[in-house]
Amino acid sequence: MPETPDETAAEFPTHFDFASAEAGLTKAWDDAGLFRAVAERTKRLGGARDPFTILIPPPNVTAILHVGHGLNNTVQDVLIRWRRMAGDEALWLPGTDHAGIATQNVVEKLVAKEGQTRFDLGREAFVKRTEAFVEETGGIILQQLKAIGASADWSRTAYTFSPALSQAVREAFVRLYEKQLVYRGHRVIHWCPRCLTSLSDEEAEFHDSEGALHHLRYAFADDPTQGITIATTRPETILADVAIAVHPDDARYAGFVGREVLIPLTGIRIPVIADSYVEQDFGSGALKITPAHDANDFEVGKRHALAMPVVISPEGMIGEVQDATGRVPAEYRGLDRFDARKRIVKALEASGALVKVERHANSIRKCYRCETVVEPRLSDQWFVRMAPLAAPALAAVKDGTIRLLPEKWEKVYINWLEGIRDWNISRQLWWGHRVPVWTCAKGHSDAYRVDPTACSACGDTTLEQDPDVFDTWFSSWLWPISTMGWPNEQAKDLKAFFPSDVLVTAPEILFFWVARMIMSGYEFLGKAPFHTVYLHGTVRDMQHRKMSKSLGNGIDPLDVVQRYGADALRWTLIQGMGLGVDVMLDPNDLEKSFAPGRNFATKLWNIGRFLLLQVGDEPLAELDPASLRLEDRWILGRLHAAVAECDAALGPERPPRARADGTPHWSESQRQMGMRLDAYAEAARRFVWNELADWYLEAVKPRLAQRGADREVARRVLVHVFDQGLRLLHPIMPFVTESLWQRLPSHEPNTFLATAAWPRAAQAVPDGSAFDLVREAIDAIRGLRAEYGVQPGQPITAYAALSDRSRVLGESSALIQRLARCELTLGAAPAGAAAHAVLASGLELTLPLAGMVDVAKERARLGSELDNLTKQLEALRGRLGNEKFTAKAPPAVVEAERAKEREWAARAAQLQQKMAELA
RNA sequence: GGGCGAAUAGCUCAGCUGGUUAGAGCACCUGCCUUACACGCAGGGUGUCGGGGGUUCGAAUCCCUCUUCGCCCA
Repeated sequence: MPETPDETAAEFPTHFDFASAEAGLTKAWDDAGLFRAVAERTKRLGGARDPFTILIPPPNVTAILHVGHGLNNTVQDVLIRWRRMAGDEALWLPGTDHAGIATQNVVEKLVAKEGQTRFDLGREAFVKRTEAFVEETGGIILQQLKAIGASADWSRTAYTFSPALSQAVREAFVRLYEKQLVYRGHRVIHWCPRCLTSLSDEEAEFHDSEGALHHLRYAFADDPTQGITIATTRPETILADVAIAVHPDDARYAGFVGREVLIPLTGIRIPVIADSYVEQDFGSGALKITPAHDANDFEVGKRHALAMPVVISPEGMIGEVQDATGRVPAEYRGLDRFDARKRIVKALEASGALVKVERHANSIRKCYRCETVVEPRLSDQWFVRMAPLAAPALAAVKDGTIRLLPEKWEKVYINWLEGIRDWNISRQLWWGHRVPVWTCAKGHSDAYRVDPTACSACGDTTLEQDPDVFDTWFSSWLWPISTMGWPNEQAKDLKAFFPSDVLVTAPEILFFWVARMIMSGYEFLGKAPFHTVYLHGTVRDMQHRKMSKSLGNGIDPLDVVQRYGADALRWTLIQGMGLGVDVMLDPNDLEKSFAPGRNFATKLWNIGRFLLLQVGDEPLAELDPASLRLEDRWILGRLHAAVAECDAALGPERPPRARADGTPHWSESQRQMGMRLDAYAEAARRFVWNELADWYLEAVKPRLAQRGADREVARRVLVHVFDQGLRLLHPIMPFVTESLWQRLPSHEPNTFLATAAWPRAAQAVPDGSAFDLVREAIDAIRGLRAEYGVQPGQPITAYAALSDRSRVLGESSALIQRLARCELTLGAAPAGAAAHAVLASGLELTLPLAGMVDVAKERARLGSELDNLTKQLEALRGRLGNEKFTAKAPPAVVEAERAKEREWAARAAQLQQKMAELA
């Protein structure tokens, strides 16, 4: 015991100073190198440990931390800390993504502030400028992640545009080129007129819009009094019309095919053609065909060998851009496409060609980076042939090599892969990996692993490199292999840590990134890059809106860390993380969202405070099972249950089954197991707070206040269960748990909770279930005190008839006295008005409450309890009396129902007797 | 237009392959500064398990249908 307890208490404040603990521990962990993974320690390289690897979804190099990152990375950190404690060689590999369009946009804006464009600077200078910008400000987000406790291996920090990872991108492209899995395609692609680049299908996102369907009449060239009416949502593109198409089976237009009509406004003659692509039910059943400005029209144009005039420039301006001479009246040239639409509709109306305008709900595609409406544009791009890559990726999920959680995403994934489309990987940007294809003066093109000095086909030395760069995702799809050293297949990390284990990300990038990583894993190394994909929910505000800058409903995680501590932030996020469920937070009331986490940290702190002040730091005795008291056995049993619950909620951490060839594999039922972070958090919290603090701590207070052997047992058990509780909670709340753990009397110098062993469910659990009887009695007495408004200070007495069970209560009478403020007497209660409790175990307590108990009220109370029970009992007897039930239900179920009937009947009899006594 | 999913306590959700007196956390209400903690302690839950139909001895759970909402893809 401390000699001067008051002073010690003063040094141990009642609240956890999270700010200084966070700073101190971040440095201490870092100095100790706890988070650096060592390849040689893994079983794959002859060591003793299973590797456990998580690859960070690399945030944009220009990003700053928002709460979505906070959630994503907290999940990863919880998992990696859990596995690290469990003895795996845990690697959480961090890094950033060069984010082609996004970063280029940021730097373009900077340049614009100086009154310049990137074209003024020129490509080389612009790229240099961007490099410098990234050098200076890039990766801030990784520093910010440290502030929320991220235990990544910073020594392995990767960057998609580093020389090593760029080499991987180049190698990947050249290999695909050699296998003819990439090709140059001429077709209509998505084009962003603001970013001035093409986009993949995934980058052109659908947005619902309230559009208009314009019905336009095209007059026949040979008989202007007759015409055909078509419907279009893009009237401005009539300038590039080359045909009107109808369905070949459409009787309405059977005689029209082969005739010519005049485009309104310009009078250009175009044919009426038949194509089964046309939907007869849509609009008028006739469609204008503009091959250069619509992907579907392009296909029609190819089938019918139509011209493909382009009337919209890369910047989205109307003009005679290509093969369109004489098609665009001067008054529309140079107009923005949306202005042109208005002008052209007006002119159509004036000319009488506009038949009608209908409101029309449709979806339009917008650039996912800048939300500019995407313009379909005819151009040449590099495409990846996806079908051969998709096949193994599809099989991997179908056969259980990879599982997606929540499971519903597996269906979405399969649906997407079964309808896979080729991937446009060229971007007309400057910031990114440049396409390693050169063309010589004689027109020979080839892909080169190293920059060529002469053409591979003819030796010509005047070579020109493709100006385009790759889609950023064409580098991030290699992330699981490039960060490990690929294309060097002998790289140590690749051998030790690939394949990785769990990928934690948001469903939004399931196709962008996850599916493609799986493809690249199979294509380049023949393996799945991970076995589990955990897709978490989105952080939303109270109106269920996504948090965003434009709505101003965001929460700054660093602000939360400052106000409530990193542990509080993490606790809130994890505790709310149901599998695949969105996390609702109130940006206008941080207190409501984050105070519970801070409060829990404070609670932990105070348990530790009590423990340290009461237990002291004298050496602890060995735990002798024979000397354990009832509450000791009980809390050890609860600990066992909590550990088992946490393990069940989190695991299994890797597929427990392997096929004959040794490849890991999830069975049907295992696919859905584990990763219940909220359930894990709750199980750990309940143990420490509701069981350890609320009951065990209270039970051992008197023992700690005395000297002797019993005190030593209590000390030992208390330290043990709190130590174990801290371990269970450490992955979620690393700072407060580490701070406390290092102060435990059992702490050995220079050891860290961060690398302490994860608790194991005990082999043999001592039976402490009788303690539940004590708890039940205390609960019942507290309930009656509240029911009858007995003042907290007023002492009362409870009587229990002598029996084996009541003797158990007798042994704990001191605890009942303290917690229920009630004397316990074993024996008959004196006659007179009293309150009654019939415990589920059948034990009866009688509390004579002179002057406080109203006999009528007590009768009514017991009566309603009896009514309720009687109703349940009747239903139960009805079931048992039904021969079909007893004959068909499993015997175990029938027996359980019979046991229930006996129990309830006995209880009902007790209640009836009590009421009779009160009569 | 195609595919997938959800609807359970005021809110967010558990409740898996049918069998508990339908649960948890938060919020809310009441009483307590009971010397670890008021960021705390104690007490407080009558929910047509979205509507309708069906299967079954038995349905929140399985099937059909309707309504509402969400996600993915075109």
